[in-house]
Amino acid sequence: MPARAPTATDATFTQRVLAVVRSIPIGQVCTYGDVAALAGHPRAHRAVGNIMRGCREPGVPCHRVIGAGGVLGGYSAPSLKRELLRAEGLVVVGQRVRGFSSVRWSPERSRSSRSRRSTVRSTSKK
DNA sequence: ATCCTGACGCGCC
DNA sequence: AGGCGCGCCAGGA
Repeated sequence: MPARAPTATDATFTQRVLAVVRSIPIGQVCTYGDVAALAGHPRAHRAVGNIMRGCREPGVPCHRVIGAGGVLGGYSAPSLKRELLRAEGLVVVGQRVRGFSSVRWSPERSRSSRSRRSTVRSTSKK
């Protein structure tokens, strides 16, 4: 065991990041910065992006990880990402997610499990 | 061990 | 409304 560390599990940063992404429930999204913070490095958002880049394995909804502000950000296929998110009940307009703040996943939110009533106002408002 | 890259974030022009 | 640059971190060559 690794007696090092600041972290309980000595899993490497990548490992933790992947775990966090896997923890993102359907219908919700998370920003790279958030994932990094959840992984223990709020400033490693860049590294997170790099990790996602090589994350092509199932079980890791990398499409649920978007940029800050609700921007899809980069992706092998932006259109694909948009479809995937929409399929999860999210509303994506152009390159942005509608009600991003409402779908933004938080560890505490999952604690309550209550999605706090989606403040989603007519999403179809164009 | 060093250098470079890169699916980011945010401020500024 | 866009586009540009700097700062950040971890992983790979």
